[in-house]
Amino acid sequence: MNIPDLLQQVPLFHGLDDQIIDHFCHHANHRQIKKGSMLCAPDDVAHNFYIIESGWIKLFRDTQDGQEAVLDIVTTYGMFGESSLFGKDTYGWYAEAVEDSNLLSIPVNILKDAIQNHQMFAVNMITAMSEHRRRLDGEIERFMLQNAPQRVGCFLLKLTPKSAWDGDNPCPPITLPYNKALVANRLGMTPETFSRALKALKKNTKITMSKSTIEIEDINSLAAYSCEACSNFFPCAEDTDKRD
Amino acid sequence: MNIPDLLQQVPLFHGLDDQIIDHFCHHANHRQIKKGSMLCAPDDVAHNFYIIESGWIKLFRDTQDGQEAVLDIVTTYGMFGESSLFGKDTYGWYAEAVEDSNLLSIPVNILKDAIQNHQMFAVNMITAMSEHRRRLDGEIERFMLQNAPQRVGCFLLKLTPKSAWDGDNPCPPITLPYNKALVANRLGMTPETFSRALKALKKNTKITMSKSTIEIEDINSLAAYSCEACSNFFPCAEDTDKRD
DNA sequence: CGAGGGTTTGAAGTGCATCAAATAGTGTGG
DNA sequence: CCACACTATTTGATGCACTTCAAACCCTCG
Repeated sequence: MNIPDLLQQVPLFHGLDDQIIDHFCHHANHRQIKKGSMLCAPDDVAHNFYIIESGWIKLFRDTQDGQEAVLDIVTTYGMFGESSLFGKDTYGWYAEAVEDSNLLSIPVNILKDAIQNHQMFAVNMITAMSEHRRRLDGEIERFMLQNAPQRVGCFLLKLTPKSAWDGDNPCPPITLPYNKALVANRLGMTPETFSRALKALKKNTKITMSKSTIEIEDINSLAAYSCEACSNFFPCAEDTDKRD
Repeated sequence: MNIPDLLQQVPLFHGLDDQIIDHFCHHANHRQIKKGSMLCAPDDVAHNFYIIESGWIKLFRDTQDGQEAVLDIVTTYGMFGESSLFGKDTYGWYAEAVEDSNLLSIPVNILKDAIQNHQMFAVNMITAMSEHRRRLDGEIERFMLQNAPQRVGCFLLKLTPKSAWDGDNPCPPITLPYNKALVANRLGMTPETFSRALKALKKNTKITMSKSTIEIEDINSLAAYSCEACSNFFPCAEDTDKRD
């Protein structure tokens, strides 16, 4: 995909003058990265901001006793590195490709200048950060209150297309976007617990599955089960913006 | 405290022209609020942004099955409401005074205008949001990986003054800022677990306590115990900016 | 002194992690 | 196309961490 079209897909770049979009394009670089390779480490100074064209990027940290905290897993039209623009200038996590991926990189200096010289871009950035914060608030809430099967259910619900949200249209089969161990980690549980959580969902809600494909026969029953320990009914506000 | 002096204490307002500070002051209002009373609900449209002059404000949500998720507890020179400026315009949580508190309120429209017309303010806002995001990332990591005593230890460490951080100077007695049940909730555990976690800390690190006062005899032993399951040693980056 | 909230303690149960082993899937070279 | 190796996933058994429920204790304040 060419660069202007790609930027057009990312809310951060909506509604900007052609002139500044051109400027971004001029300084942007495509970057291919192979599965398993690392883009940055927590203490690296963030020289680049990234937009994902295709693939999956895992953002994570490792602890002193050797565990891993997966903070986010970003895919097409997602971005990362924007939180290192002002204030602390390190990334704060490792970024690792969990699939072969295509990224666009833009030097953070270009973004910094744009923020200082184009109100619209600054506003877009603040909007994006506000939305991200709402997502994180939701995540903290879920960690506080949901059990493992509910977190898995919530994760599945977020994979459903908007078209199925009213519950009238049937939900197409869901395919897990990456391997189960990674999903488990992202949800703060072990692969074993994840496996058993799926079984619990099969028992308690109307879903069926074979290998990595899950059929949600009744999205409402899944939502009733999963959102019970959450402050929002499905579809939650957090999801509403960003799909289909 | 008069309004300009208060704003001076909040990083969001650092380095701004007198003119715009005056403008903020002109539109700001003091507000007293009594313990137990509610400032806003999750679905309220955020007309005001708040800065805390004194007291403690609990930001929380309640779930369908009647539990509470305490997302933050804010005190002097802290602020809230800034994440509702652009994008979704509701607060997203209840704000309740857990002590008699004094706040300063500023209409969000004033802030919106300022962001659009003063780059410096926009940059400050982005900086503040970046820092908040780092804090939330840390919080998620801790929920994923730390057990209850470690989370409590981490909470205690954050209450220590900078002067004690090198471990040479003795640490003054720490007083819990609000009741234990609330601390427990904030850390995602029950009051019972919190109580037992403190006992575990007493057993495993060099701390002693009586009622709500805690003596940290050796800050390093507490840090070694608490930060083991964390990606950062104490003092963590998250804390470095914001005290003493 | 007695009432009531906050806090601690104890006993019992649940949920998740851990460890070990079985099974299913995937890719490789013969 | 099959045999093999290797990884991903599931299953089972056990233990620990945290919750729950109940009761005791404490502190403060009338």
